[in-house]
Amino acid sequence: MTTPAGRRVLDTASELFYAHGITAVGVAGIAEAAGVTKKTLYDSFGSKAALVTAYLQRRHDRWWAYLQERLAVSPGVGTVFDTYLAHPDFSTARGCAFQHAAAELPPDHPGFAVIRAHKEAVRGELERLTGDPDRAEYLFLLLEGAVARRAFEGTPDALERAKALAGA
Amino acid sequence: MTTPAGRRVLDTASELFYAHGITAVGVAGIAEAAGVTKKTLYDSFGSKAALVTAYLQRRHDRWWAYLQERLAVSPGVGTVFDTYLAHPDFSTARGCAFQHAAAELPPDHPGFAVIRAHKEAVRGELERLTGDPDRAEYLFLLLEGAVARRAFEGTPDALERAKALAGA
DNA sequence: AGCCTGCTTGACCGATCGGTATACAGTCAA
DNA sequence: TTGACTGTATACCGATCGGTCAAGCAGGCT
Repeated sequence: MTTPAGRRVLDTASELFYAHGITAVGVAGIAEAAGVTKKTLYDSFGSKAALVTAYLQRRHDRWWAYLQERLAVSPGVGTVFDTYLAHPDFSTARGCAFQHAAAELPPDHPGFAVIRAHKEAVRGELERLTGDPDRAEYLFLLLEGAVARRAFEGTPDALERAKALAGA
Repeated sequence: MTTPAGRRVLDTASELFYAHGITAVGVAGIAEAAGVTKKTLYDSFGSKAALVTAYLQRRHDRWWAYLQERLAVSPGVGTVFDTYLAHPDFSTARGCAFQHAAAELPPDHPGFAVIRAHKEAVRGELERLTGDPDRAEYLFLLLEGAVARRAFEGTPDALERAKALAGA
């Protein structure tokens, strides 16, 4: 999975999964777009489910690292909202990859645990930042709502507005 | 589409689409589960995209009618939150069908317009109830967030909490 | 009668699904 | 030099995808 070809597969799969959905994207298409054989894909990941899980896990890891980076510079709830807008590594124009994945994957899919862990991590971070579980819950709902809007709205306005509300 | 067989198709498709996702459910499976031939399905709806659109449209129509019914009895923002919990006609245990559909469908899918219209209708209703666009926006984000949580959480607690927050 | 509609059975289309198999070439370390 | 590792190409597996087609049968309409 750490071989060059494996990395290319994961990069390509990540783009395609996010852009078109997980079920709609086939392994053959991923392999072809990555310039790799299906054999190599299966040597690296073993199954589509494992590839999907790796996609979600890495997406969380990268986003989380970026969040911590930004929080170190300017700690505060607003930074969490901003990070959803500013992540340079991948587009968020279609909304939250984890919300989308939760819509597609059955609850027993190995990737579903990654989704739950990601959301709980974000909520936990808000709790850590505010020191108030109730307020964290409130901010989390606001954040989820704003991110959900991005899925059917073209503009990130909702996130800006949510951030403003979070300040109040 | 108003024939008995057509209705059975739409009923069955609605259950399957909501339970397993749109892309993951095939027309052959729908037809079989409805006790109907693929021919009949295509005579009634013409294409899978049209069937998906009909599914979303009817889901909106029914939910909307139910919401208006309940608002007539007890007008207020809290009723909108409750209606997400109480709709008897279909399960909401997996979260919002429209959020899920938005995750799966390409933006140019005919069903996508139904999604946008539904969400805008809900937001508009909140605006009508509050008479305050900013507060409506805030409540809508809270509602979307709470409903999104249902997709990866087993319990409807988030909706209860969101309703409590909406009162404050 | 005759015809139209609603629905059936069942076969068929090309394409794609996730996944496996065989065979071969290059690179690197022991 | 001999492997093990990483990768290629290609063909294959059974199943399913969305969609179409030919033929036939029931019941209600005029």
